[in-house]
Amino acid sequence: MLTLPWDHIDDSSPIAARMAAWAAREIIERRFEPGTLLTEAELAEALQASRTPAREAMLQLERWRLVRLVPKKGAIVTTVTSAERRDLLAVRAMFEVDAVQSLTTDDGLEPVAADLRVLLDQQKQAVEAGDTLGFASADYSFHARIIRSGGNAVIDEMLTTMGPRLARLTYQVIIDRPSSLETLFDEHAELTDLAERGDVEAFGPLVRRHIDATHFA
Amino acid sequence: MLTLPWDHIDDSSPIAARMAAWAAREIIERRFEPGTLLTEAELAEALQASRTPAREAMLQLERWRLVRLVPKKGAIVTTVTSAERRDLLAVRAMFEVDAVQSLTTDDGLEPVAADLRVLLDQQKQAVEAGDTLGFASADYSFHARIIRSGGNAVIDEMLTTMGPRLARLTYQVIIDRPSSLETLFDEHAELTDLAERGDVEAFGPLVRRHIDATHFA
DNA sequence: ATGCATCTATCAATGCATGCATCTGTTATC
DNA sequence: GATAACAGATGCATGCATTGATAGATGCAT
Repeated sequence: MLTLPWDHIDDSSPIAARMAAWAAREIIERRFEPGTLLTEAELAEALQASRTPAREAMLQLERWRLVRLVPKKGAIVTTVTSAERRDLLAVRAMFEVDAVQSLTTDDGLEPVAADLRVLLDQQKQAVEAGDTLGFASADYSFHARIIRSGGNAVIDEMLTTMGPRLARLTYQVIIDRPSSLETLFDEHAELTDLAERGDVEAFGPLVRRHIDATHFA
Repeated sequence: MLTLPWDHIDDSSPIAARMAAWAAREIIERRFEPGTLLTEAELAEALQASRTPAREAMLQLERWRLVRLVPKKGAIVTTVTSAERRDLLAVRAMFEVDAVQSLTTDDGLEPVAADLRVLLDQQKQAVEAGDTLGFASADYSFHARIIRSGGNAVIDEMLTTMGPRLARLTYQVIIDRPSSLETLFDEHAELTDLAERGDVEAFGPLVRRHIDATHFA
């Protein structure tokens, strides 16, 4: 369903991938605060491994823009700036609008709508369980499902690398302003309804309104 | 000017970065053919270094989608499929159109036009010198300059990681059908003229026509 | 004697080399 | 045709070299 990169990682995965996944979650859930200097050695020790896979994990984290790699110094946990938030969401919106527009009458929104409904339910459950990261993850999958319907593999790839940043952003929005959770959920429901009705025209405007309403209120 | 990733790499750069740059050019200029199994050991030997930085370079190459990393097996040089070509160019067009549209009357196209003129001259020189990779590189910078004018940092990042793939695509188009070089150049000139006249409206359609004309003729 | 700039020694972190374990595909053997 | 040994590749651990930052010492001017 196009989930976050670490959703496929388990105990049998290469240690480097596990390290990246672990560190990513630590950063998103703010156990590593922005500005912190993260070293290969501590990452290695945290998962009882050596520096070699830790270094590989660092490269992943930089690719996800969760850290900034400073040569010969270390990895500094990045900050989610307002500019990044704006640019990131603008790209997501662009992808979504493009995907929906490319959905001509021949395929339609029906199969998408079904998946959105499932993901909407996941969001509901995450909210009830108080699982903020779970919600952020489902939120990502929700938007990713829309974008994926466009059938552009390159966009899929780019979205995947944007995934952790988007999840972090959503997580932060919820932590900073818990009331936005309701708005977020309601608008997702509205988008799902729209998809079920197959109203392609109204999708673009609603997507943009959704972003304005929830992230720049 | 937003060049290809390896244009900043020199002899003082980390060996891992030099390896990635070297291998990328080898692949683009088809000295490593698609389907070839590329091993860490040969990459290391080629630049007289060890496997550790070679492994790091492999991760870069995979990020650029020049190779596909198969766990416990090796790196296989990818093929530029027609689907990839379509998707890649669709994304580039989307970015370009978005950038030009976000250019409201307040800033305008003038500063962009000046840079485009310079890059157009670079392309001309590359053609005369018979430097195909040089042309592909200038072609990338040309389109990148348009996209960069949109001022979206996330798009810039994504474009940068797309850079090597785009360069490879352009290189291949020229090798396969040298006549397209003229068309490519002419259309770039037309785009530059348009930018100098500040005609934002006509940009979108021309960008799309440019792609159709040169890449799907 | 004190304040300040500079220089140096030290340390922590990366960058890289090397060696071993493990896994996968292949070939030889029955 | 199944199976077992083998070879070649990655995955990871470990050790050394190199570099950038910092704290302390040193010298000079005030």
